Amino acid sequence: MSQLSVSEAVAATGLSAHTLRYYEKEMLLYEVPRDSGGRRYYTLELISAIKFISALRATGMSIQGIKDYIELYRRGPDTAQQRMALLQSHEEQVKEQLRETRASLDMIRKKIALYQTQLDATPTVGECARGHQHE
Amino acid sequence: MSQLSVSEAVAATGLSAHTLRYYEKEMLLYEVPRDSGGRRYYTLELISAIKFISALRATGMSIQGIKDYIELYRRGPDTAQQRMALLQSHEEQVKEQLRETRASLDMIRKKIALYQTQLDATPTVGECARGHQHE
DNA sequence: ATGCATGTTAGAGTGCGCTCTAAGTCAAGC
DNA sequence: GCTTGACTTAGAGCGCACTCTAACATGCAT
Repeated sequence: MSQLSVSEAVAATGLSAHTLRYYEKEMLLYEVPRDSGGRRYYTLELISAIKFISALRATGMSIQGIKDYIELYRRGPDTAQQRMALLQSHEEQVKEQLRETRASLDMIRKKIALYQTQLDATPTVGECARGHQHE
Repeated sequence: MSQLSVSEAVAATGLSAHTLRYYEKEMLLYEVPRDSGGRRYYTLELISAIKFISALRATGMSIQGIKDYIELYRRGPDTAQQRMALLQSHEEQVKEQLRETRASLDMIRKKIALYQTQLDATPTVGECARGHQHE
């Protein structure tokens, strides 16, 4: 139970087996252990690493960015400072991206509100047959 | 001033001239007028349409999704209801995506906090003698 | 008239992040 | 032994949204 097969890892992480292999090939995961038959299995440490990587992806960090972070990891504990700085910098970018998304969402909501007042003004189909054309 | 050249439209919208042409080819923009020499110019209506399209893109709507919306527009005022429904559905998706991003960001923040306590607990050699400098 | 910036076109190319294919291996159950 | 299903590999393919190329046209300033 502390070692998951591929299909269990798929269930646990929400990623596909293809994607897990792809991440491994891209050096996002290293030292993924194998059983006697050469099949991968995933330790709980690996599973949490994968979940963290998914969080980085979900917030828009590129594969290359994650690769850089993992590479620092691989280099040992001396790089903790740099890893933290990398995450903090990413956090700022995500916050900025959230601001942008909210601003764009506001614009969309205004459009929706416009439709609502418009549709209120034209309650029945037959009535105002003429003329709303506009942007 | 109510008709912008390509380069002015680029400045006004933040998109590249390439992207403006691409959007036009993809039917996101229609009836872009031309001057006597065959050069495009952009009316203010067009500019606001482009800005709205950018807001949809910035919130993750696909080109195809925007195309569907624009196609409803092109079909006339009877489609207002459907257009609003489309935008509302998109709004829900964006809200969900914002939730996901915030959840992932929380995870990243926890990792950052972990680094902070770790680095506090193992100060580097040089830091021991003198005081900590933090920001 | 010449040079240069700014525009035009069709179509090819790019980068990203997967996603799939094909052929093969292995272990378990019938 | 045979089948099934979960796995393995290298490498090809895909969808998206641009992004760029090359060759050409136009309009303005010197």
